[in-house]
Amino acid sequence: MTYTIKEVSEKTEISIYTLRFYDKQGLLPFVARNSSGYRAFTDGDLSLIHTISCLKNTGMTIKDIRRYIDYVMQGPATIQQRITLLSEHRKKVEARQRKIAQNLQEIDYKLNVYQSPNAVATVTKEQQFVQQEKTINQLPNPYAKTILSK
Amino acid sequence: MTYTIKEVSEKTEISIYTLRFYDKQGLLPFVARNSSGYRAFTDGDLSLIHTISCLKNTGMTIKDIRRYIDYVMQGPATIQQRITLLSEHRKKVEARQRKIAQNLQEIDYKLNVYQSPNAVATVTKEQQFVQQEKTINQLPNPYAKTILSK
DNA sequence: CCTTGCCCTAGAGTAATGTCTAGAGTTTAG
DNA sequence: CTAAACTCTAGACATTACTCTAGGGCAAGG
Repeated sequence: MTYTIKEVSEKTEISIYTLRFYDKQGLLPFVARNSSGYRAFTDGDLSLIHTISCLKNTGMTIKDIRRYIDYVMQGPATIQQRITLLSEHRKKVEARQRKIAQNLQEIDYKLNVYQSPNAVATVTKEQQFVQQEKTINQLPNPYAKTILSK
Repeated sequence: MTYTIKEVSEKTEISIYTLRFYDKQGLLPFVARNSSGYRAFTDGDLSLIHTISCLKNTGMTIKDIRRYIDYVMQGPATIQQRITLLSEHRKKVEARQRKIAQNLQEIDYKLNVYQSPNAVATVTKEQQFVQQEKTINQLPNPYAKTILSK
């Protein structure tokens, strides 16, 4: 039993356009064609496309995904290269996850300020500090535009 | 005391090109100019650019960052809008983080297979399954290319 | 003064990742 | 048998986010 591109698109939530684009980019060399030249996806193909999705979702570039797929197509001899590629990717993803978590904490800090009962006072004070800083350096007040436009 | 664009670029690790690009995109309306038309960055500006970095690093689009900055420029009246914008962004980032963590687990699963002592056997078996599947459906064997090219 | 190294803008160019269109062939339900 | 719904390719177009170039002005040291 095989699947059409439409069925695969629905199963994987990858658009038909994107599937064809991936094929053009060499990400789907394992997908066979039937006698009419239509792509005939097997379950094994779906499994590989799932792996491609994982790599894509974790931010791997198409170029690197293609490298991985190339290794897969070359069989067991390339297991070591696959390990290297995936471990390095893993490291990068973890580093990025950590950085995002840090940045999220800073956003949370902002949110706390905004949600505190004296948010208006805090924000007003910050704005005054900025205005003062600009004045000291003989620079125009950036908030002036808003004030003038009233 | 103010900073030149070069100094800000070094402090923030954002390229001069990008800083000017951000300014063009309306992300830096608060940065003043000196008498020669040069940007003069203050400490308050750096703080806002840091916030912009946090939003950018967590994947917010320039368009949405501009919305946030616009709110900031409008003063305390927009605190509620800022809360809404940041909370929604927060939710999206957390969802994305979770998805990435899941995908990373699947990559880890792959890595475990590759790193196990019988990796070659597992991979070979997988490959045979795919070949079988293709044969059953009267489709060409995708691995054939590699074999033939030897 | 003059050279070197900054700064500026406008706008062109690039890279990655899709997304869509045109034109043509295939399959399927009535 | 025909219309509707699907498939294909090639290639144009879109989007996001930079990145760079050209052409010119300003500033600081010798």
